Amino acid sequence: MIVRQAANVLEIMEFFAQTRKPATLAEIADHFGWPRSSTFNLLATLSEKGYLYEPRPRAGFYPTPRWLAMARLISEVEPLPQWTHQLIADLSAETGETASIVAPAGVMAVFIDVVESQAAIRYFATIGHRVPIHATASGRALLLQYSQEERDSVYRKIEFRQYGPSTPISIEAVETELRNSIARGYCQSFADYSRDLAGAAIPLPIGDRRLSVVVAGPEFRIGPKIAEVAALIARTVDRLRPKAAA
Amino acid sequence: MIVRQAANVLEIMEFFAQTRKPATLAEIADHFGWPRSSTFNLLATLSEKGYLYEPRPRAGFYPTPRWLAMARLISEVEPLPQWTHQLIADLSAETGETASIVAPAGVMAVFIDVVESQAAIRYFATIGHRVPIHATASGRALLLQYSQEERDSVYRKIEFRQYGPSTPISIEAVETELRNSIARGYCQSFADYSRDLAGAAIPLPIGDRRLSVVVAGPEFRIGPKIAEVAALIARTVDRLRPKAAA
DNA sequence: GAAAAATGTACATATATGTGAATTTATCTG
DNA sequence: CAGATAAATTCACATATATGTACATTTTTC
Repeated sequence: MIVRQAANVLEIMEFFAQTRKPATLAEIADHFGWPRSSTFNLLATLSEKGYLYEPRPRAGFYPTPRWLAMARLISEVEPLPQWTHQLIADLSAETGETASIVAPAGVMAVFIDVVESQAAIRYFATIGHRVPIHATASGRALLLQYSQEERDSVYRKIEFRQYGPSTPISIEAVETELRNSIARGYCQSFADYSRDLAGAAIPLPIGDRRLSVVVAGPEFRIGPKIAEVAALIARTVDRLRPKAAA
Repeated sequence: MIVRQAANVLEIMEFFAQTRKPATLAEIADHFGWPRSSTFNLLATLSEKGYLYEPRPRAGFYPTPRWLAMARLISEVEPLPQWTHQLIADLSAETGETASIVAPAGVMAVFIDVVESQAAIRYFATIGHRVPIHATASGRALLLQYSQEERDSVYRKIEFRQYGPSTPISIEAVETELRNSIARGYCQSFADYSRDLAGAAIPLPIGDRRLSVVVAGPEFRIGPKIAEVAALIARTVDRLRPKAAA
C-alpha cells in the first residue's frame, strides 16, 4: 500500500526542484489537482516542521535550506569515492551515452549516481531511478556478486513479468543469463526491461558494498558496439580505481 | 491540522540524519513506536519513489543520494551570497556564541543559516528552526523592514502568548519595542521567547529579500555585553557586505 | 539441526483523516 | 474607494487509510 501523504511530500519537493521558484498554495493545489484545503494542511505541516518558508510575504512558499543540510548529513556517510563519479563522467563522454552507478534495493536496482548522455535521443535516468534487478544489465551485475543462497532469496520475491521479448521469465532463465555473462565477461541487456534500451554493465564491488557500473542507450546505437563499450568500461575502471583498495 | 504521514517522512529523514547508518524496518518501528505494518507501508512508499534503498542485503534501509541531488537543485536558486556565511562564521568566532541568518515565514522567523557556538552551554539552533517573529530579536529585525500595513497584517495572525516574563503580549507592546530598537540601533531580546536566552539582531536586507542577522546565547554571557555584540554585528556587516550592492 | 525468536508481509476493518462547502481575509479593477 | 474577485482558512462529515491480527520467512539459540 502506498502512503499517499508521504508520496505527496516527495512530489512537492520534486515540484520545487523543477520550478525552482516560490509557489503559492493555489499554484501548488492547481498543479497537482489537489483540493485547496488538503494542500493547505500539507504546506502547514511542512512549514511547521521548518522545511518550508515564505521568502517574501505573500509571494508563496519555498523549501528552507534545511533540506540541503539534512541531505548533506545523510550523504556524508559512505559517500561514493570521488573516482566513481569520474568513472561515469568519462564513460559518458567517451561513449556519448548515459552512464550510472547502481546499487541493490531488494528485487530492484537503484541508480545512485548518473551522468546523462548529451544526445537528443538518450536514456533518460535520474538518481533514485529503479529497475528490476533481474531484467537489467546493471541489476544482473549486482546479482553476480551475491552468493547462491542470497540470489535464491531474491528470486523468491521476484514477480516475473514479460517486460519485453527477451525478459527472462524464470529463475532458470536468469541463472542461465548470469552464467552467460560470466563467460562473456560482462552483463548485457537488450530491451529486457525498457523498450529500445540496451546496456552493458560490470560488477563494481567497493569495500563490502556491491555496486555496478552501466552504460546504456538506444539499442540501435549501443547494440553494434556493445562488446567495445563493455571493454571500455573495464579499462576505465582499471585506470581510475585506486590500486591499493580491493 | 497536521498531516501525520507527511510529518513522519520528515521524522524518518531526520532519524537517518542523526544515526547516519542503515536501519531495518524493526529498528525504525521500535524507535518511533510505530506499528510494524504502518512502518512497512511508509518505507515501501519511500523506496518505491526511489528515496530509500538497501545498501547491503538485509542490513536495512538508507536514503539514496536522490535527496542530496534534489536539495542541491532547490538550494541553487537564490542561494545566500557567500559573505553571509562568512559573516555568521566571523561573528560566532569572535563572540563565542551562536550566530544565524534569519528569514520571515508568516508569523514565524526561520533560521536559514546557522553557525553554532562551541561553548558547552550554548544556544542550540539548527537550520529550519522557527521562532515567533514578534518575540525574538531576529524576528523583530525582520519586522523593522516591513511597512506598517504589512506589519498590521502579520499582527492580526499572531496569537499572543506569555512565553517569558518580558514577552510582548500586545500589538502596542511590539510596536513600542520596535521603536525602542530603532532608537537603540539594534534589536534585542531577553528571554522574550526562550528561557535564559538573550540575543542581539539587526536587519539584513539583501536585494529584495528581508533577512536579519542574530547573535544569541545564554543571558548571563550575552546580557552584559549586548551593546558591544550589536556593534560588532554592524561593523562585521559593513566589513563583509560588498560595497556595490544595496 | 531442530526449535524458538525475530523480522517482514498481507489483508479486513474501525477510525483517524482528507475534503467540499462555507467563511473570512486580501487583492484587483473600474 | 467601493464592489467584485480571488485566495486563504475553518469545520463537520463521509471515506480513504492506518493498524491489529494472522501468516510467512529468516535468523539465532541451544
